[in-house]
Amino acid sequence: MAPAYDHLTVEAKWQAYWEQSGTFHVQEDSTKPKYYCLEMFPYPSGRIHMGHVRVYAIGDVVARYKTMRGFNVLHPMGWDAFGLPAENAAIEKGIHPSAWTQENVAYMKGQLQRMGLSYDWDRQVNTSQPDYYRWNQWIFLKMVERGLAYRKYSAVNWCPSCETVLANEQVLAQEGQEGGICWRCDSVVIQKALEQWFFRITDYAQELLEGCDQLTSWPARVLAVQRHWIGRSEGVEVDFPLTDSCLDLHAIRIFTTRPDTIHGATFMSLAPESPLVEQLIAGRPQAAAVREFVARVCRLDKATRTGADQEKEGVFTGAFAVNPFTQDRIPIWVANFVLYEYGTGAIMAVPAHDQRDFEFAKKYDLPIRLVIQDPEGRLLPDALEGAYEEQVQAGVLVNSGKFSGLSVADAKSAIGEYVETQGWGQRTINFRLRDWGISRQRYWGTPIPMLYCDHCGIVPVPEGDLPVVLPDDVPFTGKGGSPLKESLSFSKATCPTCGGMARRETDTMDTFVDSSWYFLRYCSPQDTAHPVNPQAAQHWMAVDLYVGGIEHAVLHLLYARFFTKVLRDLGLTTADEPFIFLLTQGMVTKETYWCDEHRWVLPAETKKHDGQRVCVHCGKTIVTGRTEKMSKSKKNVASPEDLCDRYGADTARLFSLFAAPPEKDLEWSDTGVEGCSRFLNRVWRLVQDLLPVVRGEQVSPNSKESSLLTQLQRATHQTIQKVTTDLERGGQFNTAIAALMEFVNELYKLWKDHPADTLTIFERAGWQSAVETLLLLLAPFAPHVAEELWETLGKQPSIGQQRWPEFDLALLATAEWTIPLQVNGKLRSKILVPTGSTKEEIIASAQADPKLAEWLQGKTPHKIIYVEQKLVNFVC
RNA sequence: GCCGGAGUGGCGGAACAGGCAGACGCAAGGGACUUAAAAUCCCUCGGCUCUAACGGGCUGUGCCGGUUCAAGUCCGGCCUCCGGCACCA
Repeated sequence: MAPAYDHLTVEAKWQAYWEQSGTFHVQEDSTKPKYYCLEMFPYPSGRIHMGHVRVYAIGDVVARYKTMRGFNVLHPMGWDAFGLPAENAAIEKGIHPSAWTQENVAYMKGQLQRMGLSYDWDRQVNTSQPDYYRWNQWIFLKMVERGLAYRKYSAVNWCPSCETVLANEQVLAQEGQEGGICWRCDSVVIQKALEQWFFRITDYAQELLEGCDQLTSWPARVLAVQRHWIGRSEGVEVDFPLTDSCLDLHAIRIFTTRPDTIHGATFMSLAPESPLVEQLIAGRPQAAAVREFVARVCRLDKATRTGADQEKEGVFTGAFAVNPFTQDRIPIWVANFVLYEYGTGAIMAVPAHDQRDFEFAKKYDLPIRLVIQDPEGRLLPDALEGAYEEQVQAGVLVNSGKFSGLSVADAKSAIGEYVETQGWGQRTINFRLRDWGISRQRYWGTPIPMLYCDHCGIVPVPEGDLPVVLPDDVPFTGKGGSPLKESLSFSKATCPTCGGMARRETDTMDTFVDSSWYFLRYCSPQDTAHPVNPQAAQHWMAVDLYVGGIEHAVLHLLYARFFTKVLRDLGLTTADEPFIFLLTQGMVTKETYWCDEHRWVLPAETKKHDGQRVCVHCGKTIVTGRTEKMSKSKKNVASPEDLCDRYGADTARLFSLFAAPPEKDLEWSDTGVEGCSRFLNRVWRLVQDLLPVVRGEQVSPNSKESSLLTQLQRATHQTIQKVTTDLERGGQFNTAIAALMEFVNELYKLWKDHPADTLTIFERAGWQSAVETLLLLLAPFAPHVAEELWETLGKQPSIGQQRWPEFDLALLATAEWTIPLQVNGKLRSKILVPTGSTKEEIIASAQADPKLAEWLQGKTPHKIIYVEQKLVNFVC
């Protein structure tokens, strides 16, 4: 009696085997082509969820497949271990963030091992360990040396009660009030200028933008978002002289992408934050009103402040400038929609050709001057209902002095050039991309390795003193402020330059820094001289496949690109781009159950009543059918652990790959999981049942059915072809698995139609090859079952070390071709012709087909379309 | 508003590069085995329609039009849904 499939025993057995044999341990092997397969490392939040199962299953299939294809595969895993939840746990439960994190890492590592993932755990990195974050500090110092890290004042959302900086997401909107409140304490959030550390990512803006063109294997939408985020604009900076100088200020410089409209500039607007405002209004009667306005606008949190639905508002400064092109005296305003950080923080306002300026001009009754006329000349300056800005391609300049009559495109370059020759300014390029502020007033992050000395100013920690280690004597009160400030042992230091007293920087780095280069660390995780060993990077970089969530489309993926270029310029890697193929997988969703009384409920809290699903608590009708991202609050989570207990990791992996293509959302279905479990059981039984035949124990007498062998071979090689091309084509795992299912169905059919005792020895060779091939093809998807059955066949482990089967085109050929016959493009009949029939033979057989003849009765085809081996179409 | 993406059975989804629409799986229905259940195996399964039956016919991939011998696929114009960005001068 063949043993039943017991997933718990089988999976434990092979996981232990892989670990003991070091199956997934990898070293640089220059005799093979390399393949670097990477999935985004997790934050150790406590336990893994279905989203993790899905990403890691995808990566694991590819890593195992590439190994079987003979590649030297790097497939590492680690922990993005710094971050706020650890600190919150410390505040709420009194556990030290380090202990909390380590516990989670240990637990989650066990969970990942239960998934049977082929990681080289010897390369594990943990960003919260000094041997990792010291390199964050090292890179930071190098960036300081190169001017890529610097300190500046910047406006932040600040909660005065918690004494902390808040991210935009932590500022909550409040009914009936402008501005937001703190998510934790409900205090009104204010804007505060803080001195913080920045990375000069803008130095790489152009290269990051151009690099997008090289990333041909990234999803279009990720590239679109990145390009937009970088946001390159070509334009002109122009000085508008003041009519009377204010203090040392003689002119205001603006940036515009529409120099062609400059004759239509009838006023100017400054950003409220601009220091020029104070210079302009000093001593003027308008000063008080302007200051009041500026204060009101600057109080708003960032999100409200820059929201597009914010009404346009402003105030007149009392000062005037001169439009250098028209010599008109134009008023200078302060406007809430002008951004201080973009361009020069000042704009020329052209109400006729910019919708924002138009609304502003209407509201404050400022002049509107038409300088672009549409091709038909229909625009009347006094009757404009909105700015004429859309049809820039076709417009022609009017009221623009010697530039009148030019097209918009010609005027742009002519006026830009004129500005330069007159010395009024120059053509320039602006990016939306801002420098990356990395200071965080947190404990659980990388300490910024800088010192403040009363004598010497800002002094870097000498490289030899790294790492600057996080101290343990820090109280977690949740009161706010930077926790490191409370540690005396930490903040007191000696100045390396003068030997005097110095104060340590108590801010830590944004955790995005940690994840910006971890993929390089995996190349040489033990290296003690550099963040990454250049030879190791030379061997492994770039990452061939990177799998992760679309939510990282900008920040992480842009920062990682930036860091790769910085580390390249430091001579540590030669890679320009970190990730060649990017696969962004969709969310895992599940159906929800909503009761108006009890909100989200579990399926078990509902019952069927008169054909309606109702709540067991209150009897109200349950709203079903809505699928949402799995979350505890919506009570629609499925637990990977339960799944491994009930069905096994192989089934969990298989379902998460089969139910949807990787980039789409995956709707979890318990019955769908059962379907995958059934499939693995079918494979199990098939191998067990065929075992005597495959081993040759059961010798059957003489059957001449050699067509059976052909059939088996064809099915086998078709499946190899399908699975291989699906995997090569960027991971169509769902259809690859479907092909395996079809293959198993086919094998069962052949098996039932041809019971064992009729098989010849010759045919057995076919069965053996078919069964072995099935297991080899299944191995990347369901590795435990594949290993076990491979052993059952009497083979040596590990199946993952075997060569991937090759398909033979000759064996794919069928004895006959089925040729569909069409009349006027409609399918009317099908004929069977011998393989290799010529066009003439096929058409002749077609014309002999009685069904076709009926359709052609009384008609003479005036054209016969023949598509080789595909179809024949008779056109009448 | 701008930028992406998607609309195919009851459902998740197939269809390489214009060539047999609906692979594979789920659900549903019917049957076999069984004392029974589970498990397993077999059959049916887009809609309308003709036939006693075998087997046919028409129609069908969001909508309208076009190209083509042939369109889920290509082109033009819409509609709907989802996601992202959102005053960047």
